[in-house]
Amino acid sequence: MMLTERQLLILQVIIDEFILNAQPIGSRSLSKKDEINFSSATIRNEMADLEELGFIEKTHTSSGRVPSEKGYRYYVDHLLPPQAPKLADMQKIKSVFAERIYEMEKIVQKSAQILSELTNYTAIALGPKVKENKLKKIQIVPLNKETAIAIIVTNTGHVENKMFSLPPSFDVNEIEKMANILNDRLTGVPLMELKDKIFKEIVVLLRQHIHNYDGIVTALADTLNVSKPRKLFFGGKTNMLSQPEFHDIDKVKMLLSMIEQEKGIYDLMKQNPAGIHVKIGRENNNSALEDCSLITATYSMGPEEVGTIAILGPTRMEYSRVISLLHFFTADLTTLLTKLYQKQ
Amino acid sequence: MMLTERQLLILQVIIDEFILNAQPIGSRSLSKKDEINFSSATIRNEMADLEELGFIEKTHTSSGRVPSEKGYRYYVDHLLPPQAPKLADMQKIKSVFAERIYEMEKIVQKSAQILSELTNYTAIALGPKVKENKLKKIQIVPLNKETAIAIIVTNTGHVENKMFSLPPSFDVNEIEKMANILNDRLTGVPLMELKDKIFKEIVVLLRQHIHNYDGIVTALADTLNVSKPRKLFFGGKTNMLSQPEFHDIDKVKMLLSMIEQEKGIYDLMKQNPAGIHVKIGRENNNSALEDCSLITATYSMGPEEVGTIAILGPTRMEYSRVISLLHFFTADLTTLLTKLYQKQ
DNA sequence: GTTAGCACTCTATAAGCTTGAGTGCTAATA
DNA sequence: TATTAGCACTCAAGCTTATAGAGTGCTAAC
Repeated sequence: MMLTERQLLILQVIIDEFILNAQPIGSRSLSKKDEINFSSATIRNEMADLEELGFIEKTHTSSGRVPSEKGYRYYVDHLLPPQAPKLADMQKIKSVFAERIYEMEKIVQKSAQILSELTNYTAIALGPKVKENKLKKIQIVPLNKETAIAIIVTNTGHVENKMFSLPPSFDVNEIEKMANILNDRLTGVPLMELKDKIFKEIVVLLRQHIHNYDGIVTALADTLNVSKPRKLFFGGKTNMLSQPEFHDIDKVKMLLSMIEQEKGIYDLMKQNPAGIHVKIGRENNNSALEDCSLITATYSMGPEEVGTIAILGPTRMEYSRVISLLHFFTADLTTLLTKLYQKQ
Repeated sequence: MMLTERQLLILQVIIDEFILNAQPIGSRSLSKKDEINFSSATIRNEMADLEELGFIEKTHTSSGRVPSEKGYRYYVDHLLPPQAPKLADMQKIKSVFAERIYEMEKIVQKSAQILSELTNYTAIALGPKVKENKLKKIQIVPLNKETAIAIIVTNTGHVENKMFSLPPSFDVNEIEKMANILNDRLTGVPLMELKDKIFKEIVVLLRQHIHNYDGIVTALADTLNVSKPRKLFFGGKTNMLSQPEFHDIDKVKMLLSMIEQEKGIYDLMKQNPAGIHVKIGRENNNSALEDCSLITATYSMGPEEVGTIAILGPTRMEYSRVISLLHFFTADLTTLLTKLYQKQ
């Protein structure tokens, strides 16, 4: 099933061309290309072979050819024209990272926005893994006799807060004592282990020092049990509407509903193997994404993978450009995050 | 320009019918309605008058009639069939408010979601006016030698946080002292006045007690200057795609882009006169909303208006149902918020 | 192995025709 | 005078037909 040089050339030109114009390509127009020096009849023969092998398809009996998913897959794996990002794009990225933003979430959010602007596709960023952050400080602020707010600060500067009910007749003065105990014992503990630790170690201490401790322990443990899924950030949600393959309102609806739901996207994003990966069409296992490709890239903080950023476009997307862009972008983002947060 | 009883009846039936089916209505089909007991010829005469007065329009010379914006306006102002929300809807709303949610933002967010599900339109909620919240507590958590996080808690349980740079060679031990001063002097002050107050009153104190105070004061004041616009929450962003008037992909694109941008929506929402208001089509002064109507309703906390919630639908929307729903909803929401936060 | 040539296929577009829902006007009716 | 029946007319939507153009596959010649 080895393809000849000529077949590879034809396949590549067909896909490049289709990515550009979204129109089926015929043998005659192919034969006119500079790179190609054989007659349309020859090309027709080669195309027939390529079709038989499943790399290209016809939209109807007498139409030109269009890449199949298998064709795109081969193209992405073997035929990608190597490409460095455009200078202008690189500068734009640099300028974003040059701004003094501190919150990690804002950086990630902004990343999604910039990438969608640069690519005209939809950008999706999966926020950092908060669960693995380590506790820096817990604070408890009573609002009134019945409610209080627990505030958690992590080593990366992430802040979470949640209201909870105080047990009836709880002495507000005990709160500070309790906060001190918690800070003493829990600082440096990863958020995901907090709940466990509270029940295993802290309960004993609280029993000694705090009256009426039982009601508040469960409330607190519940509050600190940061089981929230990681946040998703989007840029250019509606960019897909400009693509000719989404002129069908039902397709658009399917796609946008799935984006709005977030659940499906989250499932796709969380299985994040390190590096850059391309999922084409049905490889995404999702009917709303049948005509889409998703390119994911991970970014890190120091040695540790912390997040994923992805570009969602039509299967006919500019793989080469997007991949090189993501390459450059995640490298820069990693550098920035490492510098910002690794020095504690 | 007073309309006769019969003209009113005809106008009402036309609009009711069009809201239901999105199809132009002809004299013959009107004459078959139970409410109407005169011939199609008579109706044609009346329709001609109504058209001349600008309440209805034809889509082409021999088509049935369709309500004009003026028609909808008259309908909303004078012809709305009074209607109580459906029992099932009321129960759904009640059940939402019965859940024990504490954070105001979550309540508002959930409100938008529920309303969009109940109406099948897009729901938009403008969050509470944070600026008018009063400071409950400021906390400053140093992350490392160069950065710290300022955390503000307000009387309504709203939490904001922002990272800022510490001036070089700032003594970390001074931070607690500073936080104490700030809390002493600023508790109870509305967020919008914080910055002013810091420069007028606190600077003097800090100068006495804190070394190297000048670098940190501007950083802090900047951080505490909560000038963020109020948050917007959406529900059912893609619901509009199911409306027949949005089968045109360009219209959809305009509308969704404007929603994604948030700016335009924010401008519409922030001019929130108390009570329920209807803006029809071009009354919204926004080309993306030409075929849309926006119904806004305010909700309160005790005596004070705190937020706005709105339903965005096609001009052909079910005004009566939506208005009664919003009426009921905001009353309930107001009760809940008043109960939750007014007891401090 | 490559290519020229030809018959064939299918889409897209435009033009023509028909149907049906609707109108406006006029004259007859209550 | 207000209402209605009747009729000629209009237009959109749907269907059919014709045409042009881009493309294919196959065969035979180079």
